Amino acid sequence: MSDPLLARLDPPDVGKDLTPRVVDTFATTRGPLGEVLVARSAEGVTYVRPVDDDADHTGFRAEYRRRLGRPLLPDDGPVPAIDARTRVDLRACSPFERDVLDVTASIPAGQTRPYGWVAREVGRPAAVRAVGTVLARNPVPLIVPCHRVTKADGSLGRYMLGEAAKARLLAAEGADLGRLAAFTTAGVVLIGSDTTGIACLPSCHHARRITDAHRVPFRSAAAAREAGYRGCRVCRPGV
DNA sequence: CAGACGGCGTAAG
DNA sequence: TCTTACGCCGTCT
Repeated sequence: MSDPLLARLDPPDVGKDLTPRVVDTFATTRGPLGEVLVARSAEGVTYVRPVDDDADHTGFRAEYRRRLGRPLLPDDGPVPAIDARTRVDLRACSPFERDVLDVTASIPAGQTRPYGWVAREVGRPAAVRAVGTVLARNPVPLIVPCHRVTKADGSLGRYMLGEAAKARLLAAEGADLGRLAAFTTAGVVLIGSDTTGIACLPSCHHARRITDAHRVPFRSAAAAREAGYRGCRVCRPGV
């Protein structure tokens, strides 16, 4: 009985609620920005989108079928909460897409990282634009926090639900958008501490602890490097 | 299979 | 400083 398919189809509580094990199902629930449609397989949440106007959600289901290749049935059962702990099922994604989503999921709440940072973290430093493409199609927004990925200059950049939504989500997580915007305006991309010789991304937990007297702004990773700084091991700014 | 298409980055003007 | 042009690269058609 080691066959994984049989194992999935023959759990101890067969008969109670078989449907979700055989087909993917969806329901509506409340997310941080309002009502969302949440689809899931037996493995986890597969797809999240804001509710559409259509009562049957035919558009959502058609899109699901096109992208996931499986039909989707309504389910009134309990819906998993939409947060960072929600188990997701990304089997429909390519390895590159999974890597991008995994790295994105590692960005702490209230912090931001550039698209280029994600590209570097997945080992494809030149695939910056492809990272954007992946995140634009993120199957599980709000769970995998693609709203925490910004442009290299710290400006928010685009978001599948609109840039305003991106700002709202970040603000709700405690990001100091005014502070980040000030750095962007000043062309500051990295913050160093002249006591440690370490440079951080502006939203890094450690960058926030540098006192005014010791804060050294940098306009590029190269500038920080030339000044003899090394990159923070936590936010890995690529210095 | 070739070509188009992007939630980007950055040099150049 | 602010635009614009162009390179980059994984997907989709």
